[in-house]
Amino acid sequence: MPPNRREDGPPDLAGKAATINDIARLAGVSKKTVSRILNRSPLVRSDTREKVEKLMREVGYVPDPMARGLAFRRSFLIGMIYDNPTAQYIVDIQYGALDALRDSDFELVVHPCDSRSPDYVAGVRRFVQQQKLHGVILVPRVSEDQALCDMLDAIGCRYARVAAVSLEGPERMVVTHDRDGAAEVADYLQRLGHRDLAMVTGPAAYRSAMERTEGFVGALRRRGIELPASRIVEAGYTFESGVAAAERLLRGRNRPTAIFCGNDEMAAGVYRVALRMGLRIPEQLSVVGYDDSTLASRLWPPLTSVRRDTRDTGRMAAAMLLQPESAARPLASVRPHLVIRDSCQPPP
Amino acid sequence: MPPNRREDGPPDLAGKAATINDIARLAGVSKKTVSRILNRSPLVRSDTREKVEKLMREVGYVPDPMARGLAFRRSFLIGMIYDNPTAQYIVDIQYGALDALRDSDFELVVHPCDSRSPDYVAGVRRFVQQQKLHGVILVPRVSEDQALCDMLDAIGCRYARVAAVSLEGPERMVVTHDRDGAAEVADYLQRLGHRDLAMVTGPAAYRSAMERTEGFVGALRRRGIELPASRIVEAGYTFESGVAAAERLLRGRNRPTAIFCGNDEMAAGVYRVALRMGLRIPEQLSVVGYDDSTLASRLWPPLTSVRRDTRDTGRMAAAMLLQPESAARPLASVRPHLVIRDSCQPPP
DNA sequence: CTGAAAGCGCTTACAG
DNA sequence: CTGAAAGCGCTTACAG
Repeated sequence: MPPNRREDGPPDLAGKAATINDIARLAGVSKKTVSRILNRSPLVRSDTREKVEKLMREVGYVPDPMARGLAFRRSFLIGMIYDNPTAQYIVDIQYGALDALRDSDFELVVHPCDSRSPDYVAGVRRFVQQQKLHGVILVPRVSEDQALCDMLDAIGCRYARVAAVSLEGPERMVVTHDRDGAAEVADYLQRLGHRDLAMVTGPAAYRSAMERTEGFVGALRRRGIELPASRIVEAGYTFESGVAAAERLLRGRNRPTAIFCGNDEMAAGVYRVALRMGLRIPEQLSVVGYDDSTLASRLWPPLTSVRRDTRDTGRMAAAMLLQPESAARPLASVRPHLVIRDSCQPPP
Repeated sequence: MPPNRREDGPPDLAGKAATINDIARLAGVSKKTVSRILNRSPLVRSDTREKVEKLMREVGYVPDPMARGLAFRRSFLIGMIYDNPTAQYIVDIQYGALDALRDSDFELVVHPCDSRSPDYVAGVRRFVQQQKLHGVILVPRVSEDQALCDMLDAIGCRYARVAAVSLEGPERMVVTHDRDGAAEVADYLQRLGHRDLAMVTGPAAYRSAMERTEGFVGALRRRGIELPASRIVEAGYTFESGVAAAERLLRGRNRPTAIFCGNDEMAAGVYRVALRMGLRIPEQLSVVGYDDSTLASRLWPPLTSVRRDTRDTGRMAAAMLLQPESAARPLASVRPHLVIRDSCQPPP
């Protein structure tokens, strides 16, 4: 018999939440043993472990994250650092990260920032150090900033980088292979018979934009189609910049028969210009986007686009931070794939 | 002279972050005095306060939130509880909340949930109690759930409810006045000359849907227009449900000349059906949405819609939780307003 | 207006 | 495999 008077039902703790001391006392072990069980130490006899775990369940005991954090000198918080205007993308990464964090002791703290601001790295440092974060998820475009990662390394903060292409060792990367998604678009348009193509790219400073451009151009070249520089127009991943790029590409008589856009917002801009010019999609112009956002299926005709499994991406990034730091593993990859709708057909 | 050897420059603490003990020692006061300054106690002489604050700035001292939280028995975390599929809305509330939290000691922890699940209230309780949250922001539709609020009250958790209409005392509400936004739409359409109107509403279980419907119907009535029940079609705030509702309203020869939709997604559904039927917007059919999402300006013609200042809403909700519990204040209100684009004109 | 003691609920470092 | 002591960095309760 443990040295406590247990009646029927779970022990009453006068309405207050149980602490490690209550569990230790009720189980008749030291608090250090309870602590070992909490931290999954193998140095506990299995019958002791089972007895204590049963009691914890009955009492509904959950360790206090602040007390644990204070003793560990590290919190049970995962930070998500981002500078991305696309709401759906952000929310999907959050959902994915929370999928991975569910049933763990960790919670997600969000930290949007402005990577164009000169002191944003310092802002992230303050955030990480004040909260003693367990780790951070870095989303494009901040994930591409080596200075940010160097700072995190310097202060000993773990991170998981989501990026279009691998930027460092696999233990810290979730790679979305944007190059492959773009190549799939090139293959699809080529198979439809298009030879006279164009691309509206995102800002050259974004890895995603570069990867999508190079993936598209490279795959076309492999199929014998050379995309002239005049057919590659850089825009800003926004609707308005897509409009401006489309105006450049579609004026004059020498028009492309298909345009691949680095994201759906810019594709919506191309739609707008085509509509204004009386160019019918897909009869006179094929258009492909990237993201497969909800916008893609709201446009008319529904836009063919490259889908990214963003929620999976977030899940992998968070899962990576929960693993022991030493754990070796293969590169975390999320593969894009083309979702074919009604915005493309063979050239006129 | 304080009892410590200060050389030039900030005192060196061997690379480790300063603690309250360091500050107390360097300033020559007790840690309790430092603590009083941290907690803005008036019981500190102003010269003492200034000396200590200067030192804290020099050393870059920031109190440890976990240590404070452990002693306070309450964390420095604000939870955001939501069950809302609209990514832009969620992200905007988050930005707003973070605006209010900036330069405070608080951080934002996100907690999406599924309010249709029978144990979601229990899930929120676990979240709140484990993390000892300082307070939570409740976003529609969970903000409308009285059972949730009762639970939070029972466990002594502060909350701020965002809702279309006031549901309780002003100290816990941010009201978005959806009724007024819908009434503005009714006035606008009436002024354009429409008499034969229809509405696609959100689910009747949503307060926002009810308020928008009643606001629209009531304002029309005040202007002498009675909306028959057959002209009010309930849908699910989704694109697909908007399509189905539009099909019901637009088939047959007896069509309305204008449709007000409870959100932009459903308005996009109406656009789709109108396009399919060869009905031109706005020449043959006027359409108005609600939300003023980015979708509204991507559609063709650009959609007239009711804008909500969602970021302000989030800011107000978070600010409310930072105030002393006793602070009396007026009802926090966010006013909607109509953004006129190109989707309406006088009836044919 | 200021301070010394005890405590918040955990873990580390050490000993057995 | 288990435990007693000290400590993480703060605050509360009490005293002056």
